[in-house]
Amino acid sequence: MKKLSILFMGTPDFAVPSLQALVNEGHTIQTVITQPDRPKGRGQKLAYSPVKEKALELGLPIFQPRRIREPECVAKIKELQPDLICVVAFGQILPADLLAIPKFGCINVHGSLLPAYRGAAPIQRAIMNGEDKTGITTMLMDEGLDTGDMLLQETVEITPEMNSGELHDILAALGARLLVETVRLWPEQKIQAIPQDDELSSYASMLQKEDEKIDWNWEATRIHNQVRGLAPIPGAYTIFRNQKLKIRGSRVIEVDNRGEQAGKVLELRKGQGFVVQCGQGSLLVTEVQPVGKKTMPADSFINGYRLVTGEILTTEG
RNA sequence: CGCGGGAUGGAGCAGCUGGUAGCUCGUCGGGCUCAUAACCCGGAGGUCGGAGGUUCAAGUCCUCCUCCCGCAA
Repeated sequence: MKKLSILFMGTPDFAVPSLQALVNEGHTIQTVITQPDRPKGRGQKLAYSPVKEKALELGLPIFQPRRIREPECVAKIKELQPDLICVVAFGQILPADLLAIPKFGCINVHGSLLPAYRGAAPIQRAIMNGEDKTGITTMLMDEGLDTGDMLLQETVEITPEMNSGELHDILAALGARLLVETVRLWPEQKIQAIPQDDELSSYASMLQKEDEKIDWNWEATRIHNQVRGLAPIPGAYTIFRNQKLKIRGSRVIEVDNRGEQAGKVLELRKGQGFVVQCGQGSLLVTEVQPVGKKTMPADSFINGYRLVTGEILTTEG
């Protein structure tokens, strides 16, 4: 098999398995490009991206341009003369003249079954929308946002209780595998690039703060999908005693609902959690996190906070 | 030095103006019961994050440190 000289671009955890896989495959990663170190978290400490951490571990050259689209950046990359550029969740738009540099193009790994869920948050959006499957698509990048011709695609089942964290890890691993396969087959012209049907496309917009608010007037399943779609981070929240309470785990359950007010705590279930009335159906909350506290089983929350039947969870404080 | 909350028996919480620690759950033993995650009785389990200070006396006041978490980025 031909070993290629590859430029890798990526930033978050999702991209790490792909980088590792390419290295394992014996390819030469001439440079890893990742987002600049940024002040992060409490105390504003400067943090490396997960991809940078991995690159350091692997002893690979690192390049962290502030803006990849600047001419000098593009020029620098051109000098490297990569055969191929692999992009996995890099976080910056690549300009056309950069896309044109490598002879085998720029291959991108995307966490959805394109043309569905193009965009920033395909994993979370798929779960939040209650999809029962999603997948990985590798594609040839063009100037649009996840609009390039598709190379390989593989489907993954989303089980009813799976959350975004779990799905993320599954897709990151699958993405790595599919990327390696794509990198092996594409340069030998063994893959037929398929254009996306824009008619069938959808967009997975970036998560907003608004997406994290639970509206108990929704039906139970929708709330459950929201909870697991946002778990473990950033988490969906409700307002309890005028404070944010993140709901980190839930289950839809069957309960006689006598048309109680949405958001009302209907029942405490020892060892399991508490049941909340939704617009339709009810939700068993199994794991929560009060402000300033660690995530805890709902049972512990009930004990410590003296939660009683009849208390109301709201959308606004 | 971005803002703020917190560190108390295995878990989650109380403990106001200082005088040797309490609640719910769990756990162990016993009882009731056809039975039970239900109920009753009893027990074990805490150097109150660490260091120093004030005081006759500190979980409870002062100083410093470590760690955890939410927000904002």
